[in-house]
Order: sequence, then structure tokens, then C-alpha cells
Amino acid sequence: MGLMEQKQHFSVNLLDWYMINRRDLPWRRHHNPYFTWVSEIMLQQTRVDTVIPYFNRFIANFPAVQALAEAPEEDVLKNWEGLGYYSRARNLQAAARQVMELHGGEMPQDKQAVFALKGVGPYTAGAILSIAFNQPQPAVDGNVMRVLSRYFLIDEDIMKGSTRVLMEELAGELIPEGRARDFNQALMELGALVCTPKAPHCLTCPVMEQCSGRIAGRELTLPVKTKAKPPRPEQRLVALVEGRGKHRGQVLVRQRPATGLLARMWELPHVLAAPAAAGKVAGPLADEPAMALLAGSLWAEGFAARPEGLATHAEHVFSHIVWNLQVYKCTEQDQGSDELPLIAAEARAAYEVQAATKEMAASVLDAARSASDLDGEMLPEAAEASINSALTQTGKGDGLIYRWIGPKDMEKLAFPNVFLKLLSSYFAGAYDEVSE
DNA sequence: AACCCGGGGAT
DNA sequence: ATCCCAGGGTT
Repeated sequence: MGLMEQKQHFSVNLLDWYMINRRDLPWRRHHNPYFTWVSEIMLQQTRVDTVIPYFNRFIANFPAVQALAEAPEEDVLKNWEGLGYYSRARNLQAAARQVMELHGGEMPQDKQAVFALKGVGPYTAGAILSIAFNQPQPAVDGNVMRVLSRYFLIDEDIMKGSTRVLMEELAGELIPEGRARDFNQALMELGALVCTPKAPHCLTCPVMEQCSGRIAGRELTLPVKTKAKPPRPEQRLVALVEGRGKHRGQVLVRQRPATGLLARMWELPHVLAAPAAAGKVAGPLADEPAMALLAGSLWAEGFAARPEGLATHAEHVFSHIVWNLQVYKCTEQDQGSDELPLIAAEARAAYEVQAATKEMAASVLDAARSASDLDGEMLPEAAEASINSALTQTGKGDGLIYRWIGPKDMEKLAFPNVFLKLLSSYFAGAYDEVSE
């Protein structure tokens, strides 16, 4: 059996299988390029079952390109809340504005024009052109690479750019005349339902007879993929500041900067506890120095708050960082009162007198040495530099926007999931009692 | 080419 | 716990 026959067997049988087994998905009910586009962006790094409710709500709120282009960015982010990779949402809206200005509100059918849209790369461009317009363009993602690497027994590392190019050439050759729309979706459908990463269902696969990977017993060792680096851990101290006086019933939140991690998302104020020393993992910080550091950083941002005690722990996992969060319940203090607690006074001094920062660093370092796995071999200068960077990292000149919010305000502001859960728990009455 | 960017479901 | 996912942007 030659390669030509193997390719034909693949295309014919896969397409036949798809026409019987295709799932009924919301974005497959119409040939609407906007629906295809939105769904493909949402489906980047996110599973179908997760996307469906988000897609339906998004289309209900932004039914066409123009509605998306004209919406406040805040509303778009709120509709994306919980999906992750929030730059996808910002890029999608920026691209909607491109489509309005450059193409009169209609998705272009030219490959270069589609590729030029923000957030649209090689995969998404191919997906839009093939699914929306039935153009014979390959749409190669990790799923397609898994299927092709197994069926054709391709040992190339799929993390390499050159492999994606090779796969695109191959995928393009496999598209049956006039059937790009169904065939590309069939390829992805097979990867999602049959040719799965861990336990492929080879016995029910429509192309198993000529699958070189299965015949060679390699289905579990393909595709070849270099392992990603493990995420670096970060210990962070979070302030859950309970308002008093005119802020009674409210909590202090802030908006992140316009660029970088979680851009423009809202969050509870937090600060890096201590960067890990070289080759070390930053462990939890003892409560006393943690609360001093937190009070100090809040003071630097213009807020007088007294930490009351540890409320809870939380974890937030990114692809490259793990946030280990120590959440402290704090109480807003009246700035005019003589009853500013000692800890806030110390924090004030620390930030008004630069030299006092060293005391903070020393106390944090002492606590870290005794409470964690720091072994004392760390150079004092290096430790001090680390602590200083932690102290100056938050805010200070960044012009972060702070707000006091109640439960109703949660409806408008977009939070990463970890803060969404913490705030929901708080407003539901959790953390009413904390350890002093 | 290497790194940056979330979150959840499956195993 | 570990792995994976219907990737794209930036440097």
C-alpha cells in the first residue's frame, strides 16, 4: 500500500465517518463567519464543553461584528470572565474594529486579510477560511498534529515550528475536492472524540486499518512533544480589606495594568511575599511578618488597614507560574483617628523613611529563615535586594486604580477565577471568623 | 526559537 | 498529581 492510497483511505473514510458522527454544536448551526471566528478564538486552549455556554452568552450579547466593535471593553472582558487567556478577548474586539474599518463589517475572504486580524494566526486563519468559506486551507492545531503524527507515523517534535509547516502541507493535500469545510472539522472531531491523547479508541477509529502509528504499536508514544518547563511557584500575600464607615459592606479591589499578566482584570490587592532564592522554593511566610508586609504595602498605596488574621489559602495555576495565596482579612482604619494600630504606624514609618525599609527586610528575612526552608546560607545583600524588590513591586507609581465594591459591583467587573471565588465566599459570609 | 499568557477536565 | 487542550503575541 503506497502513500497515495494511504492518504486517500484517510480522507475518504474520515469524511464518511464525520458526516455520521458530527456533533451538533452551537457554532455549527449556521455558516456565519462571525460565529466561526468567535468559536475558534474561544476554542484556543479551551475545551468544547467549557466553551458552549460562553459562546451562547457571548453571541446573545454581541450578535454581530458591529455590536462587538462598539461594546465597552469592560463588557467584553466580563463575558470572557473565567475562560482565561484574556488577551484573546481584547484581541477579538480589536479585530472586530479592524473588520468594521477595513472591511465594512464583513469578514474578509482573503487569506492575508484574515491573517492580519489581531489574534488570528495560522491555525485560526485556516479554520475561518475553510469552515466559513469552504476554502481548501489547512487548519492545523495540536489535535490535528496528534492525528497526523499517528496515522502517518511522523516522529518530528510537534513543538517545533518546522513541524507545523510540514503538517500544514500534508493536511492541505488531504482535503478532498470541495470538502474543506467538513474535512477540517472531521480532522478535529476525530482528535477530540477518537484519537485522544492518552487512551485512543483505535478499535472504533474509521481509519485504523491504515494507521501506521497503530500498526507499529506507537499510538501511545506519538506525537513526540518536548515537555514544558514546570511553572515557578510564587508565594503571595492577599489583602481582603473590609471597609468601615462609608465603606461598610464593601471590599477593596484594584485593576491590573493594561499590559502583561491578567491585563486590565480586577483583583484583591496582593504582594509577592519573597522571591525564591536561587534554586530554592519560596515557602509560606509566617503570619506576623506577612501581615506587617501587607499593611506596609497597603499603606504605600494610600490605605490604612489593620490585618486581623489569616482568612484562607488559595492557589492559582498559570501555565508558567503558580500563585500560592495567603489571604488575610484586614479592617479599614480611619485615617484621622489616633487609634491607628501600631502595625500601620510602623508601616507608615517604613514608607516615609527609606532607611526603615531595611528593618522590614530584616524582619521578613528573620521570619523566613526560622519558618521556612531557607538555610541561612543566602547572602544578606541578596536577601535584602529580594525583599526590597518585593516591597517596591506593588503599585508604587504604577497608578493602579483602587475601588471599594459591594456584591452588586461584581456584575460589572471582570475578575480572574481565584479572586472571583474568594470574593464570592467573602460576600456569602465566609471568613467572618479569622485566627488572630 | 523561546518565552509569555488561564483554566479546567480527564486520567 | 500529571497531562492535555480547536494557539497567538512578543522578543
